[in-house]
Amino acid sequence: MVRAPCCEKVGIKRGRWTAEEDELLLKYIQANGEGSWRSLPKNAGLLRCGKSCRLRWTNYLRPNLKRGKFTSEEDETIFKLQCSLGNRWSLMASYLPGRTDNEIKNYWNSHLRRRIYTFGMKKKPIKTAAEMPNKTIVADGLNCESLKKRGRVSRSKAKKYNNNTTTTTTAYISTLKPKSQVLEPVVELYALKEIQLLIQE
DNA sequence: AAATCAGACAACCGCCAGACA
DNA sequence: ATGTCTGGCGGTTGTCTGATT
Repeated sequence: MVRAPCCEKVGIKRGRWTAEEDELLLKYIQANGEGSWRSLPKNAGLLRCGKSCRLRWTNYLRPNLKRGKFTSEEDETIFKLQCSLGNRWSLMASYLPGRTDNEIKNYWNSHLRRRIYTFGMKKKPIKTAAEMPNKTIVADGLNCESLKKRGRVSRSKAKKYNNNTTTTTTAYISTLKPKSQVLEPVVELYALKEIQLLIQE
């Protein structure tokens, strides 16, 4: 079965949203409410795909969204949720009021995963420069010189590493000071939800 | 000063599941 | 029971900005 595309690709504007487009979308939803994303662009006078409108609304225009830097408590919550839930961003977002799944996902990929990654690197036995013929320090099969350069984890290496971060994430969390017990009830609540779903099935 | 590169984040894509006709 | 539509999700890519060489 061939799926129909969510919208016609021709004549559809892509890329960054302008303030005018935001205003059109905002006004339309305020007047008509959410939903019917497929027909919304036409009705709102937008040359956008319905999916694009929904994403823009849920991630940036929706009221009560918390913008700005993540707090250390949010960091800790994300670490722990990632450890227990994996990459279930939307579920994680439900535990972080005002944050969207996209925001959490981006934050994890660009900030937190890197922190764990460098933590993991520190835990590995590192050969000294003298032991290496080309004076390149190697740990975990990766070339540290590239990291030392500006501390970046390349997308491909990070992706490779991300496949096996749970153990390192757990180890990293254990180093965090127990400044809050915020997550225990959260994890318990999640476990309870899972059990309830199993019972319903 | 220009070129290059990494960081940050916005947006898109494909897939899936549920609702509905 | 089956096909189609729609919304939602996670992975990935695009793009802008600032730092570094």
